[in-house]
Amino acid sequence: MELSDRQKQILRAIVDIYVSTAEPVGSKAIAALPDVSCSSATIRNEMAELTQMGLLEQPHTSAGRVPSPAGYRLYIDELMQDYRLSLDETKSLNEALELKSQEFDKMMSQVGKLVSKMTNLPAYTVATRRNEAVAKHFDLIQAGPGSIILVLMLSGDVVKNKLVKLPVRVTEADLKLLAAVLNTSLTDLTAEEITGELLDKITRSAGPASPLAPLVMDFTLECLRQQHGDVHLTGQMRLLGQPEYKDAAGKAQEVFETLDEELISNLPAVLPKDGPVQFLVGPENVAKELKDTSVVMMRFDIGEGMQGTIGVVGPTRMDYAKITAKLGYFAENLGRMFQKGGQPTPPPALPDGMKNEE
Amino acid sequence: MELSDRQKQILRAIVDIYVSTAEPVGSKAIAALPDVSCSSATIRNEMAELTQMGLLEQPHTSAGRVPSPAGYRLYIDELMQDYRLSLDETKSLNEALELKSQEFDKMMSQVGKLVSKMTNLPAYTVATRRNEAVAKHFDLIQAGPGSIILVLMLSGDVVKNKLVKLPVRVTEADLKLLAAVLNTSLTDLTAEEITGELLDKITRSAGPASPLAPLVMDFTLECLRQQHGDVHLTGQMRLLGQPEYKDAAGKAQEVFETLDEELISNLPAVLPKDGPVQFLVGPENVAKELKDTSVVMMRFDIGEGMQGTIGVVGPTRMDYAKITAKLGYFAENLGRMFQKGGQPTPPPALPDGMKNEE
DNA sequence: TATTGGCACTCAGAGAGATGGAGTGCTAAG
DNA sequence: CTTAGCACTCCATCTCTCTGAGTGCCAATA
Repeated sequence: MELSDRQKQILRAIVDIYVSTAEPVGSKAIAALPDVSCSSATIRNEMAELTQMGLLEQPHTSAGRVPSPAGYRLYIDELMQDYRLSLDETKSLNEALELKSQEFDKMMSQVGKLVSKMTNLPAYTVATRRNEAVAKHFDLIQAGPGSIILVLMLSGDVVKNKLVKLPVRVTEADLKLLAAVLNTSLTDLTAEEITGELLDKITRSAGPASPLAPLVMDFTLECLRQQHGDVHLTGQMRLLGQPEYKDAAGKAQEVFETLDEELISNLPAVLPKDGPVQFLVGPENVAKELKDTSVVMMRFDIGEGMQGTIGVVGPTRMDYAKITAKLGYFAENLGRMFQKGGQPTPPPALPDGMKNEE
Repeated sequence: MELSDRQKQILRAIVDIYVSTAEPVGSKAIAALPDVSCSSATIRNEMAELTQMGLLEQPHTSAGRVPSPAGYRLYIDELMQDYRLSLDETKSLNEALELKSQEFDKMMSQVGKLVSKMTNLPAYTVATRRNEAVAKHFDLIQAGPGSIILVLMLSGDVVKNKLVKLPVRVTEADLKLLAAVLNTSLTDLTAEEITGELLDKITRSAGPASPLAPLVMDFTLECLRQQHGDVHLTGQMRLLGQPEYKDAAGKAQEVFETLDEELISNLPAVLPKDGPVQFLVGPENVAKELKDTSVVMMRFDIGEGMQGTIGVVGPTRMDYAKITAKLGYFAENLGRMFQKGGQPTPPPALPDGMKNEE
């Protein structure tokens, strides 16, 4: 069953209005729109039909209409008009994008904070591998008597480190030897290619520092097997700003908790399946606690076999168009950002008249 | 003006009851307590007096009494009885304490999550330096053409890393040279001791990789100047479980936001000034939005010139005794945890029959 | 046949009393 | 100094009513 143009127009208008007011939309409000040329009675007829089709809902008999999940879905897939960011908006997005250069993980969490702030909704970020991870470089640093810091660089410019305490004394030279062995025999291997025999071999040739070897390998395997980095969820409290949670702290808490759990335990669900952007509308969500909650997910590029995902979480009644536009802007520019190694666009001033050659 | 023993007993009882019920406490409820041997009328007289002293408050004429901030303060300073953790509680605390070994920062944030979970309240953690920071080790790793990873180890076993992208080509050997120069001339120096001349000297002797030097030094200075690590705040939503926020999402959001801001902008305020534990009761708080919010802060030990702080945030009506007990337990055991380099108490099973020598 | 104005009907939400009960302060007796 | 008794206060809850926004339907219209 196809929708008439007018029905589409009405559905779109209802979503648009409801999204910004959070109040059921009446026929009069639609009729009053400048580009609608029929009377409220006609609208009422059309609305009745749309309701029958399951695209609209009525909170109660004498209330206006509210989009149903199916209505939102149709809106997103077919009716949504590209939201054009205003000059002010791009300006503040640009300002926000001046990430302070930092460690990879911190950048990711900062991106989340940023997105959350700019959309005024909770947001999360995850980094995922696009292909099998391999170790790129090992480093062992003496941190104190019996304590060693292992620095591990993986493909995708991810750096992990771990403090290892050992009751065995090792010298700088021992560590250097072990590091060299690791760097020659353990780099550029995927998790599967790292076998027990290999470990044996390394342990044998590692000299006095060999007790370290199994610890290092364990950690390495653990890191290699991680398909994605931590999920950084921030700005949960912004959900409370939404009218649907005005006086339902209990419900909000439930949503928060489910969100937290879902994000860590059900990671694949928070990654867009296909295409750069994906929408999860209300009941399409995994957990039933999130049935009134929607998620907009967008991919962005981080160099070297890594891929980032930004997600924005909000009530099903959320401004999909605007949020998509903002996320799109982020996605476009974050890639560039990460490529540049997180250096702010205007290079930082250097002390004492040093010049930063470009 | 001194309180009589009975007055102390009454005040203590009121705090204890109010803390667990969140309802104003009436004279009858006190009189009904097993270890109270006078009638409700007597209690009423005493309560009137305590109210006049400013230790109790009355929400309205015909309501029971509620402790005033001053009342809480007195309770905390003099009346609070040590809460003894039950066997069940210590058991679950012990289970929780099995931190997965990880990077320092992640451990800190995990500790926060843990405390938040065990107290069912928002919690934060910060690591602070006890003395001037110095760099301990520099490492430069080629990550790709024109991109280098700088790994910096500071005193206190803190490891920082940064991805640097440079339009200048440098070889492995160049990096090794620069790293060597940095390691000889820049380690064990405090931020003040790193001068412009030193930078000049390093740049001159650094060979082809010298353009990197100012970037490295900038980053180093930045790290050295950080008196404390990031503040990890988690479990904000748990505040919503408290009856005071049952239907006041707006207020909760305000508290959240202020909390967030306060924690990052007003760091000294979140660190205990003296003694291992400190309480910030309601109006003693910095921001007026937090006037109904209290904080319990506790120090704990992390080796090597670093010191951790755990804070628990809750409504002024919170179970100070219980929370102090739990925090105390954490503080005691976390020190041990960190000393051991974050290795779980039962050493992890090693693959292929490898033995972990103790 | 599609659209429109008109009209009766519905129902959530706000406001106004009315009611009950928990708790107080005070007084007078023990 | 303590206690029982009593009048009083005031919040919380409930019910009731009223209002107005919005609908659905019908008959008139183009």
